[in-house]
Amino acid sequence: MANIFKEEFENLILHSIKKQYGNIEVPELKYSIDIVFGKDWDISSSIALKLSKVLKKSPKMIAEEVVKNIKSSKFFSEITTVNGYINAKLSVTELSNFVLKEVSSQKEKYGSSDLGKGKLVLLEYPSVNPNKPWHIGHLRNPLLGDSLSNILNFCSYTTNRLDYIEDLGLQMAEILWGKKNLDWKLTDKKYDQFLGEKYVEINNRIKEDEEAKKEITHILKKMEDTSSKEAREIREIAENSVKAQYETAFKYLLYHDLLIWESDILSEKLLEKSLELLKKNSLVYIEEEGKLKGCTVLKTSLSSKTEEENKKVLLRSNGVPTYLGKDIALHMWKLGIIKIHFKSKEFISQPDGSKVITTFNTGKVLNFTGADIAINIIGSAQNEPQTVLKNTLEVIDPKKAKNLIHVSYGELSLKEGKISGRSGTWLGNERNYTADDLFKFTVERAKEIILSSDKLSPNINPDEVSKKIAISAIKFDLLKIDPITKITFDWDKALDFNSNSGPYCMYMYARTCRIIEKSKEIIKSAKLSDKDISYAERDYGFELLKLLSLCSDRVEKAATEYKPNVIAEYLLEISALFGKFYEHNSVLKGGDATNLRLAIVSSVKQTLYNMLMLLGIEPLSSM
RNA sequence: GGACAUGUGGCGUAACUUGGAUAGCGCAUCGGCUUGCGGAGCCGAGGGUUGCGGGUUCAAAUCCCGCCAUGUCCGCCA
Repeated sequence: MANIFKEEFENLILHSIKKQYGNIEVPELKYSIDIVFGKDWDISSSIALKLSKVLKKSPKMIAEEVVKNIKSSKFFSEITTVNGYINAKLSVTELSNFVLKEVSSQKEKYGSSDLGKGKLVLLEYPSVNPNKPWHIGHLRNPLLGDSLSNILNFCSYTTNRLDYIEDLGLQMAEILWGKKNLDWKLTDKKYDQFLGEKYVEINNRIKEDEEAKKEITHILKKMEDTSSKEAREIREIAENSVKAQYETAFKYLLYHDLLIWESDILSEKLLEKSLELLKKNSLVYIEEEGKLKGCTVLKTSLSSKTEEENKKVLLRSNGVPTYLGKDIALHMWKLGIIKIHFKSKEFISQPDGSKVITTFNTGKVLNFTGADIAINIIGSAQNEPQTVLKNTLEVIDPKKAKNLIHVSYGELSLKEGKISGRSGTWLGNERNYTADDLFKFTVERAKEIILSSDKLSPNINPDEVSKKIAISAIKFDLLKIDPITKITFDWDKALDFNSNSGPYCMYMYARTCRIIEKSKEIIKSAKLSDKDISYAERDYGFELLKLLSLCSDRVEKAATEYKPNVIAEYLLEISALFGKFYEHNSVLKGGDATNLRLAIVSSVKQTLYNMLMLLGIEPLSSM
């Protein structure tokens, strides 16, 4: 739902332009209009500047003519022109009345949109190999995925959160080799941590061991037969590993709906069907000579590539499928190009009460025939493979391929370089660069701050509160930045809850809660009257309401651009303005304006709550 | 070598899709505000040729071209 004041302003201007200049095209009108802050006016359009060329007149003259012909409206006053801009003041009472009533009637739906009504979105994240704990670099992925799922959901999309588990790849074959050739006694470490450390050890061992590498290739081949002993063994390891990884996810309030296993893609013959379809479209063939002799090869057509580079192996010469081969198959299923009915069972119960379903070789048929949109949250390192995937699907079903979206994000690194699971740079001395340790140390830091506060409320539980503060700090930090921007992780920065932070927004939310709570003794009437509204002035309260009126605009922007940082920015704007508001306007001792100001606080509270939830942050009423 | 992405005060970032008024915010630095609804706060100061060069335009951080720098990818890895 767009901002009605902007819409109304647009209509008035359009009407005036048509009246003055006849039926000319005004294509950019919508984008020329902005609600502005800290100026003598509230809303502005630069359309006269844009029309200058078309009409061959000076912007100033156009603006004046448009203003002269503009119809009066109860929403606006003092419609004027400055330097070719058309500016107006918003009616303080109309806007206040409208926004306050909208928020109080829509409550936790305030800011939502019907953009995606009736559409099913499949979001895949984070698809971390099940042989290591999530490290800090991995964490950015599910935070983006979870937040985008929330945002799309808020825009009326039905969302399904999918995790793809690669239990048949090289990395798992290496784990199995390690289990047979290394000392493999389980410790009291978390299982994914144990595997991750072993994986580093394995890599050091096999680096120059040709014999071991051969054995691993052999294991890999055996695993492809999903009924083999090896496949069953590795599936069990992987299931336990995923369960351990999900313990981490749950700390961060990250949940999923469905797990798709690589092994099930093979056993359900999805890969075969996909190869058939590719063959039918002349996209694959068996290479008969050269270094790829015996491989089933996909012909791609990236113009920047040589003919050789445009060959992608889908089946190795020994018949074992590559990652890309399986990935193409998976995406044909996701988009309903191939309909396969996986069997499924319950995998795990999540702390929010929901259950994760997993594909399996036996069980209930999974009723799924394709999503309207498939979103992959994948690091920018995989931009090219994702392009290959999309281009390939485009040949087969252009319409559906269009709905495959790669949300590409900049990988997180350390000051000293990349985080690598294989070489073990995620292991530190005192602290590992894992999502578990990040959580642990951030919680500690939060608790330290809570306990050192002399305003500590006796009612709060420092353990519970510090966890939620930590979540807000970590999530906000990683989500406030445009996904495409690379991040260099730094412990000092991570543990510094500065002003542009989750805790800052949480603090402002807590303040709104406290004011509302205290108001219960003095509140005059629960219902806001016209008289109450009449005390509205052009002050910080009004600026706040202007800002709140933009809520669904911002949400839709975040949804259509797949950018949760739009929401984080918005939260900071509201928080900062609210900080000024309560510093400059007493709410509880606001005289005649008390009821109005309380209503403003209440609206801010609701909006902060709704936006924090979109980032996967649960607000606290005191902290 | 080719392709893609990125480059904004000392540091981190917003605005780039849709060109528009004084490039917004935080950290750090310096100064001020608490008998007051919670100081994780508020007020103020200094700090910018938006990587460089050209072009388009009444107007460029934004669009186009060239260059430079950084990162990533280009494997019978995933």
